[in-house]
Amino acid sequence: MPAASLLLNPRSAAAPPRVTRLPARRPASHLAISGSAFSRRRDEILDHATEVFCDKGYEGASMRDLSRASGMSLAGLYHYFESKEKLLYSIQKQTFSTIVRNLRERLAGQADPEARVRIFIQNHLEYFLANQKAMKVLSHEADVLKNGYGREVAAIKREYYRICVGLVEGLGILQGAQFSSRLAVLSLFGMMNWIYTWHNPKIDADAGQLARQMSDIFLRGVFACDNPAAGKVRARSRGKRKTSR
Amino acid sequence: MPAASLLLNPRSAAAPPRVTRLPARRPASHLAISGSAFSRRRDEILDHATEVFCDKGYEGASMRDLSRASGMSLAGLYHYFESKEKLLYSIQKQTFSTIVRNLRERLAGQADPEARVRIFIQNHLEYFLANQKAMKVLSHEADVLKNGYGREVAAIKREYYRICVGLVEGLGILQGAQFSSRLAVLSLFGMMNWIYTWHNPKIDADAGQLARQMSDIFLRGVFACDNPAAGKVRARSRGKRKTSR
DNA sequence: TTACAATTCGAACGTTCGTTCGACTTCCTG
DNA sequence: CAGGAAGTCGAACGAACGTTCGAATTGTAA
Repeated sequence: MPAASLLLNPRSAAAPPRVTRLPARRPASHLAISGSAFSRRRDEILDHATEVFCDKGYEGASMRDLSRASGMSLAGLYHYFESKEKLLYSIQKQTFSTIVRNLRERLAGQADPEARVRIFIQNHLEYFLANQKAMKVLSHEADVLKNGYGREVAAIKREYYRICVGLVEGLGILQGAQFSSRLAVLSLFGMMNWIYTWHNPKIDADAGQLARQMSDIFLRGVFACDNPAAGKVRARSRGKRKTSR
Repeated sequence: MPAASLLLNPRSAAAPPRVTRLPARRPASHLAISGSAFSRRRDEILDHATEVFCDKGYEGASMRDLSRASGMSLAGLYHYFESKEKLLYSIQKQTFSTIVRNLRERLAGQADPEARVRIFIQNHLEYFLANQKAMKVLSHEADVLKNGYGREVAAIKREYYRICVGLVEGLGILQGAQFSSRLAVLSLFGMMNWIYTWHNPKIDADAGQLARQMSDIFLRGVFACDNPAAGKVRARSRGKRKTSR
C-alpha cells in the first residue's frame, strides 16, 4: 500500500486511478523488478484471481473469494493490489500484452501474406487454449474496466485489431469484394473468441488443428472467388503440415 | 409473490427453484393470460431490466437499479418477479423462444439446403440487431443461471444448436471435409454472436447485408473445394437479392 | 542483538445487496 | 356503496460487499 495509502482520501476507490505524484518513499523492491519475491507472490495471486474471475465473473467474484482461493487473508491481498479493479486490469494487461508480443515475434520471420494470416490465427488460438481462463476473463469482462484502466486495455485491443486488419488487407483480395476488411476481421475474431464458450479439450481438436481448420474456413470464405489466388487456399489446406496429428 | 411467500423458509433465494405444490389459491389473472394488465406491466419491467442488465451486467445490476429504471419501487418489483434470477430467466427464455419460433416459421417454406442455411443466418442476425440488448443479455450472461432455470435455457440453446447442425449437414458437403459440422456450426455462432461486441448501426451494414455477407463467408469457407457444388455459392453470392440495397 | 522494512492478519468500517413485511391506495365486482 | 383483490410503497432485515487500520510476525542487514 505504499503509494495509495498516502493520499488520505477515504473514498479513493471511486476516484479515477490517478497517477500519484509521490515517486519518493517507494520501497526499493517494487513493481519494476520482475523476478523479486514480491512480484512472484503477486503473480501467484493473479493466477488464482484469474481462475475465480473466470468461474464467477468479475462482479460475481468477491475479494473474499479471491482471498480464499489464494490462501491469503483479505487484508493481505491489498498489500499486493490496491483494489479489485486493479487485479482485473493486471490480468487483462498482462494477458493481452503477451499475446501481442508473441504475435510480433512470430510474424517477424514470415513475408507471405497468407502465411501471415495463418500465423495470426495460430498464435491466437494456441495462446487462447493454453491460457483459457485468462482469455475468458479478457473476452468476457472486456468492458468492465472504466476510465484509465479501461482505456489502456482498449488501446492494446485496438493495436491488436489493427495488426489483424493489416494482415487481411495484405492478402490483397478485398478490393472488389462484397465486404469490408472490418467485417472480415471482426467475423474472424468472433469465430476465435467464441471458443471459450464451447471448447472441450476432451472432444475438440487441439490448437494446431483448430487453427488450420479455422484458417481454411476464413481464408476460403474471404477470398473473392474470381480471384485466381483462391486456388492457393485450396491447395494449402489439403497439404501436409508439420504440426499435430 | 403468491407462491413463494407461502414457504416460510427465510433464505429461499439460495435454494433451487422448487416446483411448489400449491396450485390452489393462485390468483385468477396470472401468468398464463398474455394480454392482461398484469402481463403487460410485467413485459414493461422486463424491457427496462433488459436495458440495465445489458449495460451493467447481471451481477453488476442491482434490484435498485432495476427499480429506478422501470419507475417502480423496489418492493413493487417483487409483485411481478419473485427474484432477480427469475427476471434474467424470463428475459432469456422469452428472447430465445421467440428466435426459435421465428426460425421455424421461416424454414417451413424452404427446401433448398443452401437457402435454409441462409435463412438461419438471416433470421439470427435480423433478430440480433433488432433486439440487440436482449441478445447481449442472452449471450453474455449465458452461464449465470444455475439449476432449474439454467437447465431450461440450456435446453432451448441445445435445440437451436441442433437445428443449425441439421441445416449444415443438409448441405451434404462435410463427409470428406477436414472439419466437423460441430466446428463449422460453432464458428458460425461465433461470427454471429460476437456482433454484440462491435456492431455500430451508424457505420455498419444492416442486418440483411450482414446476413448475406456472413453467409457468403461461411458457405464458401465451409464447402469442400473439390465439391462441384461450391460453384453454386459463388454464383449465388453475386446474384441479385430481393432484400436491401 | 538491534532496528527497520516487508509481509501478514483479525477485526472492523460504512455501504450496498437481495429480499420481506405490513400498511396504504386503487380498482373492479356485487 | 361495500368489500375484497390487485397493485404499490417506505422501511426495514440480515448478509455480504470493497476497503482500511493497527498490531503482530517474519526477514534482513548492520
